[in-house]
Amino acid sequence: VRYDARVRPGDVRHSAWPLLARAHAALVDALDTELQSERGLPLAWFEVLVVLVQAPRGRLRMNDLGTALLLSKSGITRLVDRMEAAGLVGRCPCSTDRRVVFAALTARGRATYRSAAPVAARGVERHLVRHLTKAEERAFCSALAKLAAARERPPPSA
Amino acid sequence: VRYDARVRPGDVRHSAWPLLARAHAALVDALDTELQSERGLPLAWFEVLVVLVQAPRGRLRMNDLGTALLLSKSGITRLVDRMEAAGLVGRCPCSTDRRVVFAALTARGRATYRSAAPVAARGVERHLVRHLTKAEERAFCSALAKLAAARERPPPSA
DNA sequence: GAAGATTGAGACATCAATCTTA
DNA sequence: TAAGATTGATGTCTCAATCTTC
Repeated sequence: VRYDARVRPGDVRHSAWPLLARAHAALVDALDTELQSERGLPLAWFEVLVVLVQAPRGRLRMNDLGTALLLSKSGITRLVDRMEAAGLVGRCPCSTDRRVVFAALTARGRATYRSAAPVAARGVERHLVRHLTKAEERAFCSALAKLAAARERPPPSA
Repeated sequence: VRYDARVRPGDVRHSAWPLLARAHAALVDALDTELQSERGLPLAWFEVLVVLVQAPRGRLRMNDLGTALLLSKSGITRLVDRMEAAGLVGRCPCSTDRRVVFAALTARGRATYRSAAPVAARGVERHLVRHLTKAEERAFCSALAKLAAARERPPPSA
């Protein structure tokens, strides 16, 4: 992802894609390393905690959790398996639809979130926000939002 | 990676990180899907071809190739294994340092690159460039470059 | 039949250890 | 001893198939 040297003479535009890949990798690497070393928490686990903390009763259907985290159904099943084994989340049946399983924060999960959140916030500040001016940040977020939204297509009438 | 609802009342800044994650995922997904379906080529393979095409004699040391692609040593070994089995690259010994192995483009690798490059360029245009104005694009690339560079450790003059 | 969740099999990445050469 | 590359063991993701419930 480093063919940013010269894609073609006079084609500066397409350097955006390799840059995006490198910037993303740099952020993931930095955040995961800091969360792991300071709290023993993988970034993926932290992201689950963040989503659940913000959900209505600290719980979410497996399916919705997977969607929020950009994971497949089996992917979220296994991630919750591991976090359940670690005592950070639990599984609860749904009273109105017995096909549904909720992933729910445990007390320990909440405590872990509170402990890790400042580390993550500091990392975002250090490795992302700090490098941009206010104006850059606005433009940056605006551009990212467009790209992220572009893929959220109306699924073909399904 | 979707805790962009509200990280905290009055903290809009940190929405940049989840947006970056989603935008990156959207791009990777779109490019990989198009390259796979139209050329039967995984995005990771295409990236190897891009790097090699731009390298001096169409070849690069395994180590440098891995660095360019943000892969570990074992990661690049195995990726080249698969591409070698598919006939897209070959391995050549280095005449001056017998520890070194070069990964080199084959004729078929070059042909595959020429066939896939327009598909990739079109994808970048469609899924990235098209969504941004010139001004946005400049700001976007400038911001990304700063973030990507921030993690680039001082390469020990090697 | 379709939706939600899980399971089994396979693909691909990493770490640590190993082998060869400098 | 260190550098370059590979191998073995292991972890996590995906797809396809399955089970249960709507």
